Amino acid sequence: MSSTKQARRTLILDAVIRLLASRGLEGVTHRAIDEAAGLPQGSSSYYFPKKEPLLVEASRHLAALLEKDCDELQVGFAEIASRQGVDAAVAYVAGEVVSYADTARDLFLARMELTLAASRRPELKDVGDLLTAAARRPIEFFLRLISDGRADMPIETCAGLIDGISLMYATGQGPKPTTEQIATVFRAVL
Amino acid sequence: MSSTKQARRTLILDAVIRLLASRGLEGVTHRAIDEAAGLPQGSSSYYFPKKEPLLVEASRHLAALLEKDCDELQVGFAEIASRQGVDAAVAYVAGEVVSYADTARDLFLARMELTLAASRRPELKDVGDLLTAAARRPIEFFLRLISDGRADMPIETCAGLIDGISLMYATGQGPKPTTEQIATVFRAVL
DNA sequence: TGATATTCTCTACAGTTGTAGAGTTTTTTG
DNA sequence: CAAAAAACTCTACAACTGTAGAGAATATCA
Repeated sequence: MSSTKQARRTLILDAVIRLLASRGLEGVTHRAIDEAAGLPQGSSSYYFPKKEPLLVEASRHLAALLEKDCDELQVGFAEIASRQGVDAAVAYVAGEVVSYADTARDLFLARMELTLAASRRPELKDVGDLLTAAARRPIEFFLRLISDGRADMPIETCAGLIDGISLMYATGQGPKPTTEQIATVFRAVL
Repeated sequence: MSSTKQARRTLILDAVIRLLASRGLEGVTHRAIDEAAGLPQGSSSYYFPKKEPLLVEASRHLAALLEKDCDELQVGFAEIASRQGVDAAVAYVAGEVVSYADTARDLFLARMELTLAASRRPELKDVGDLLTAAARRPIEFFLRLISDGRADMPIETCAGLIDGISLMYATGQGPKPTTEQIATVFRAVL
């Protein structure tokens, strides 16, 4: 596949994610995608003729973006740890994890939309699992940092907590999550 | 308004909630509602000619159902408290709150759909707030029970935790919430 | 370069949607 | 019981959807 072709596919999948966040699943139409991506009408229909595979690819793309952010988080941790010490680095990770629904609002809301859609459509089940796994990675990383090698980390509880307060914040139904808020809970469950 | 008219409106709004849970916002169409409600084609169009007011009314109806369940929860608490003591009654409330996404799956998922929709559509903002308030009532009640009159209850944290793990469970992305799981966190934040 | 293959854009179409209102049935009223 | 009103059901229609494929533009290659 040529690089320009790949670039256009990425433009389209990015547009799908923006649309999922701004207009929900019902706002994701081929014509809306073309407009949001700044491409001629028919482009998204050409690259993704059927809608279901388009949503599958968009989910994979979103999962890859989440994984990438997690990789960068871990690199950032290593850099800060070497320069300012482990405590500062742990605080950095905590801050990033807690504010992710803010700094990556579209990715977070698109994941919520796709997770809900995946629970209804069997053909999206697999990519739904993929999204959850990708979203839990940074939380698992953070838990590993502060758990001193414990094996029974309550990842479900911590991930649920962060998803829940993030969702309420992202939908305007709750205050911005803080590290202090999370720290209490994380310390308690470890 | 006659009682049969009110009964049909309720049939329709109940059908909307079921459709929101089973097919999402995009699955809520006038024709689908008529079928789900077991009414002749055109019924939902007659009672709710425009879709936006229909969603507003469905949100109000859902909020009322949540409030009703909360009332019953409080009645149940009082009954158990008088018969088996306060500890048993508190345990009962904890169990009900934690398993609500299971026992009232449709109500929970419909609220998630509507909360997401409300964050995108200004005309749904108010009913979105209404839904959040109704959903938080039982949690606030439970917190009051176990907080010994403290004023600074972390309702946001606890509500976020329950919404988050409930959402992951309801979408098949996490295990069933347990009272033990929640108890640790609640004790910690109080 | 000229021909051929590829890549893309545009148009068309059947199905579905929200919505309006015509037509029918039921209820109320005199 | 007849007539008027109300309640309801059905049909129609413009707008929008997913999708297919015709047509144009671009790239590849002899």
